[in-house]
Amino acid sequence: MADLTDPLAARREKLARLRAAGVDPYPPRFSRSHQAAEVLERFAELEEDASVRVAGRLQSLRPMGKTTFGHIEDASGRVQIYARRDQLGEKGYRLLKTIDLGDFLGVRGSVFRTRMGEISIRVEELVILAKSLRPMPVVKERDGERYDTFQDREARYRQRYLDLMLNPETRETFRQRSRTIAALRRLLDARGFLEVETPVLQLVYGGALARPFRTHHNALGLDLYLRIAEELPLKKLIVGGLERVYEIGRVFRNEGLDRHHNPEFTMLEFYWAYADYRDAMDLVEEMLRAVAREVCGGLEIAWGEHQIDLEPPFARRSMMELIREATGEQVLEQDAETLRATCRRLEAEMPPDASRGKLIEKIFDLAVAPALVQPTFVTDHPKLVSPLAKSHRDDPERLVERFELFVGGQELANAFSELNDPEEQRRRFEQQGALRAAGDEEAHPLDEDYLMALEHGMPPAAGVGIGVDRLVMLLTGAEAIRDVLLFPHMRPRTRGAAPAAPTDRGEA
RNA sequence: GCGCCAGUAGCUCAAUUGGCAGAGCAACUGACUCUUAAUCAGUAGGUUCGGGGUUCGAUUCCCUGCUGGCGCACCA
Repeated sequence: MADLTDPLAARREKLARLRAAGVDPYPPRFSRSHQAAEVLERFAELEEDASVRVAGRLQSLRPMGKTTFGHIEDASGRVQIYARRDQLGEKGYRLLKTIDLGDFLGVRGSVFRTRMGEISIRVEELVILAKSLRPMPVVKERDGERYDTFQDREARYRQRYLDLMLNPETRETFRQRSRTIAALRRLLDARGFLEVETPVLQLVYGGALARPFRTHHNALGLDLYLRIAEELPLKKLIVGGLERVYEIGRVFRNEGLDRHHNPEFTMLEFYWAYADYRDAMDLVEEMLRAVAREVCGGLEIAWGEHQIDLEPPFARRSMMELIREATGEQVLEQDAETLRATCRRLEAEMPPDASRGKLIEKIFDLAVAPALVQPTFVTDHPKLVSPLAKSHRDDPERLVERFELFVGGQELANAFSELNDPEEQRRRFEQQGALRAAGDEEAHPLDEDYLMALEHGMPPAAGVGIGVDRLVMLLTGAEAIRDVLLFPHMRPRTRGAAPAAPTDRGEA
């Protein structure tokens, strides 16, 4: 005899009882006439009407002898069910004894309002649609107040399905994420951009300054990299004449993880022939406006204690000017030693091989970026850290035509007038090679295949990359990237030496 | 990778100076035909994260490992 105080054993025993009674605990389908929310919304026309058929997960159960109340929940919401023995019959009512919280049920019955005023379904037929064998955490609710909520962060990330079934705000966050991406796609489509897909597995990675993941192709006996950006293949499409292309895809960077970083994340990149980085700023402003309207219903967004205003136009400030205002330093004129000293003053010890460009970026990150709460385009970066950007029309020796959009102290977008001079591109790659030789593991590798494409001629073009996860964080007020990723990267769970399946509540 | 903090029943959390490991919810049994954190009576449930040490005695003190959270560093 199974120990019935063990919830797992108790549920398996009920499952066996159902099967013994000839009930299929996992029937193939159930046809619904209404969603839960519809029953509530259309109560006036449904009341005491024929029958509605609703299905969902059982979220609460209150048996009271010959009467039982409960709530079933579907994607639209939850509705109360009311079962009576005299209505269901002896046999039908006994089925309730084999039901647990978390089971999927289908009910048929009439809609009415209880004495306490809650719109409910008087159950005339009850069907088990899927027996649940593990107890889910129980969240109770009264007068809108929720008790014993499921808040353990680790469990929420590792078992997102529990988070989704128990926390409505989690469901809302991911709906907002989906709406954000849909809105971006709609806007680009409307502007004549073509959505494309480019390879994730690459022989030479590129398009950003970052360390890659490595993988291996067995049949070809070939080591490959997972892409760190979408950039280079997309620009080959510009060479090919597609003129306006974009990709929303996963990129992979082999770096540490924290509140703002996951090893794989979603990047939107678009490339726009015959436009420059200033045109791109206009379009990015419009994209943020469209997305904020769609997802937040307005252009004012709460961000911690601040209100962020996404009404265009955004501030456009040169990086060097911002650094000068914050530190008094004319960094563009200074040598590496002076820059390193400034870093030290800002409490960052930089590696001895760090280039001037990296040092300037660091100074910016420490002294300027955190204060950029309202949307700000930071423009005109040092050439050394921007190997794919076109030299600046006003200062071609030292600067490039580039912007990064900062909102809430975070970088949301990175863009430039694309470098389309193949000879200069080769020299920039070679310069990166020198940085790499000096120990910079993030320096951009030389890509002959890309250079060949450029030699065929690429029209002037603007290119933009937007960190979709961070955009969603901004729009949803999430403070960690994990809160906007359905399945954030987690260390594997191990028990002792042997790798084990993820632990689950109720596991012996 | 470094620093700080945490890990006790399925869940949320207690446990005095180092002295019998507890409560609520969930589970199980019973009562209850308009309840809603249903209520009432009862039952069961523990490798106190793993390993080692100190001690007559360790949830508690020490060492070590694992996992997580937060911060720093790197990156977007």
